[in-house]
Amino acid sequence: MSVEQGKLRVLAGGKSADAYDLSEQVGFILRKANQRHLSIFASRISELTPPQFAALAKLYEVGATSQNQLGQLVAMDAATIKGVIDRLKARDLVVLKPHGRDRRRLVVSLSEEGRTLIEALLPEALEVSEETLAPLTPRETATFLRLLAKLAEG
Amino acid sequence: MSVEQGKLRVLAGGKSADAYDLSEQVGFILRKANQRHLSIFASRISELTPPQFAALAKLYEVGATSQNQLGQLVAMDAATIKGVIDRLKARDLVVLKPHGRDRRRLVVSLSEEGRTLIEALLPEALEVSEETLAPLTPRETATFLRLLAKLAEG
DNA sequence: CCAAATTTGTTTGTATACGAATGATACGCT
DNA sequence: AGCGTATCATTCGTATACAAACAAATTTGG
Repeated sequence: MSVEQGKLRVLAGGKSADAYDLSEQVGFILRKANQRHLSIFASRISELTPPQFAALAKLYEVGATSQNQLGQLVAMDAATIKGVIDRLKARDLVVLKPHGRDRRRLVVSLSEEGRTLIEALLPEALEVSEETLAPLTPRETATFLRLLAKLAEG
Repeated sequence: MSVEQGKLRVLAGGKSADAYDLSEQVGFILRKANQRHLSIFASRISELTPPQFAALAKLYEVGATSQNQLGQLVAMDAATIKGVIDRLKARDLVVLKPHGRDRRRLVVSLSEEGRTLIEALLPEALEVSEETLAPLTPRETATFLRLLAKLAEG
């Protein structure tokens, strides 16, 4: 109770030293930006979640691949991509086949329904990106995407 | 099978028109940037998850508040903040008390252990932010944080 | 003052995420 | 050939996230 609360001390007449303000930390703002994007996505595309959309879009782009490889392409680990594929499979949006030469692998590809759906949704997805970036000017958008990619790559 | 695969068509001699490249979409890169940050966080702070840290840090900042209000401060909905608080409570890092005048409310505050822990972790958390932003120059960092905040706010 | 609307917290159900462990299979290298 | 290692998929456990439905308590509007 007697302990001083709130931000860490601020230097006598200078700038704040090691004050920790949660709402200024990259991680926190990144999470909020992500939340806003997910909300926009959900409001425009109700048929799929973003991870499900990513998996279908990638399949559309590269054709058939193994489950794990698809996971790598969409940045999901083995356990996560499995759940996503399972749910897409349950809706017959993807087809699973055993791999010919490698009996460990499961080859995933789009079903006709999956292809039709993703083709219909691609234009919507572009609008999701646009709406997400709407608070920025075109110039800012270019800068932002460049820096964000740099950050994501490490 | 006979359907053309891959990216959408590209205009005759010009720039790509409405080609959809998943790896260039804001949402996808945001998610990857977030993944990298979470990984850095986990490697430096093993005692708490980012949401748990956020809740404790905010409690440290603002003192006692109701559960839902804390949720708003750290951008988590009622169901999510409840789970986070439950787990912090199970480890005796926070204390829950009934609110005096409003019998619906639950007042959350730091326990002594919670305060000690968060005070010890705050410097580490600053380093997490630094490491996350390490791929950018100081100038780029300033720009990035400004634009990211703009995006997160909407 | 009282009925309606709102707020607070809880619960349930679904969907990511990821570490860790496991079984089956494939591969590298001697 | 054979053995150790690596890969692929699966499973388990834990922890966010959020929509939706609810009960209890409070606030508001007439």
